[in-house]
Amino acid sequence: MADDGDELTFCSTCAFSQACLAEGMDKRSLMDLHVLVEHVGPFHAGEHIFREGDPFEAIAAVRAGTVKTYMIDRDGREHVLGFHLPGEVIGLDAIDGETYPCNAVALDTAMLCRFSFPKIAVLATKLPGLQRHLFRLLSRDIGRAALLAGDWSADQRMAAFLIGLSRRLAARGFSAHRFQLTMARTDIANYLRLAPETVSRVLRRFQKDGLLMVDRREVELLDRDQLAALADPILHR
Amino acid sequence: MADDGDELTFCSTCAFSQACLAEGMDKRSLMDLHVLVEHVGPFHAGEHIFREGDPFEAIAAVRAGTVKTYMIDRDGREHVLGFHLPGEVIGLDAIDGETYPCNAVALDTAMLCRFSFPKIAVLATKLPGLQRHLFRLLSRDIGRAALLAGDWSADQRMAAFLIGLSRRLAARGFSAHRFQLTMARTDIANYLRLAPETVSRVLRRFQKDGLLMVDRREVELLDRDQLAALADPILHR
DNA sequence: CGGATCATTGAGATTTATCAACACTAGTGG
DNA sequence: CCACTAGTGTTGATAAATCTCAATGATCCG
Repeated sequence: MADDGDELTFCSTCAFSQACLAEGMDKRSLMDLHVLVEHVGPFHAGEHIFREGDPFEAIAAVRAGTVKTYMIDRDGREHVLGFHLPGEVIGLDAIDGETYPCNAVALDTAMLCRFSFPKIAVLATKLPGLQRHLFRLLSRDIGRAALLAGDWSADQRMAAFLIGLSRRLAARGFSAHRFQLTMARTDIANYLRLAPETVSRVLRRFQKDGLLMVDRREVELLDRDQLAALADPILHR
Repeated sequence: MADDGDELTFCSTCAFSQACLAEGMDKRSLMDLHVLVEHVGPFHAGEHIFREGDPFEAIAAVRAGTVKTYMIDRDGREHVLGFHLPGEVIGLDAIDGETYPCNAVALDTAMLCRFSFPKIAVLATKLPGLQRHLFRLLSRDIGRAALLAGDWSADQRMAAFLIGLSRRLAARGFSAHRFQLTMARTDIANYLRLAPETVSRVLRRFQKDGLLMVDRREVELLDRDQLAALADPILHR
């Protein structure tokens, strides 16, 4: 880790802390928070951060890289719950239970901050800003999960996926119109509840229609407006 | 309200309080909780508890009746987010935001307990049991929303819907194998992301195959095992 | 009774999945 | 440097599930 020396004072790469600051926490409180942070990683592509059934003790904020969360159903099919970019938090769905309900795997080289949940919960009773932030994070995920649940067309889903990704990347300072897909087509398919072939075909058609350029895993959004219009009913809030 | 005199001491009909007790709260704390509870209702079928865009200030526990939460998308289609039975809490998806992101409407005569969210959050800093309960409620909804999102067949969805309803009713002391559907077919369809016609056909076929009897809105589950087997990959946890 | 709402049924259209084959890429080792 | 291979992605043909549209039927409530 490059910034070992700083990790107990201020972790500039950890968006979790920054968000807490925004919720009204002072720097003194932030240091309380950082005492219970554990920097973990790097995890290399394919390495698991946790697996379904592992005892739950911590949530984690992605600091770098991409993390995929997924479940395997009784029929052996993979269901991707989400792709998590730097600044986003995983493990929230495990709070209600003894174990993680899903798996989390790194798609590229990923670094995380682990927060012991029992400890952060105790701290949250002392720091209203932290509690509020946690409530918000949880609440946001409810809404996010509900959105994907709608019966949208393949085109709408794909557009929403790309626009959503673009916005989240932009919020982290990356380019909003040109980026790498860190996940395989199959992962996108399992996330959007489509067949991989359908993902392929939709991307191809989007390219033919001038909405984007796609080369292997490199994507460039050309007609953001039209994509956003497609995605609109899904992302609408 | 029948139990006006008791509502500041103990609200036996409010499962929210009971769950908090189970999380380790003592009776003294429970009274703190009840000071900020507001019993609202009855709402009659079709009356709204809140609407999308209303300023968010409170979550609410259903005490009696059924509440449907839903959104209308840009194309004017209704998306049902959930049906909420006594003991279940609505409004959690509004915590991250200034306003409710969805509508909540009574399907039959419904009574609720409103909890001012700012107040309950403050109280939660003093009562760890309450904070834990809230975290769990939120976390549970994330998992629940993710489940419905899968690409399941119409049969699986319908079976999961019925078995899920049956279990929740049973948990509240109602019959697990014979109950009333308080929602219209269209509501079920919008919840399961199916066409109303498909709902009708699946129910009819289930009846033909001896899985259940359905008459108008009255349902009797005859072969719970087979329905549960169908629903299994969806409900699997 | 009459109208409105809700539910059912059938026929055909549409979307997406499935199956099978092929292409491309990157990495490996001869 | 060139096969070779494994993994990944693409493409086409066909099939299956579900939707849509249209019509009919049932129930409730004034």
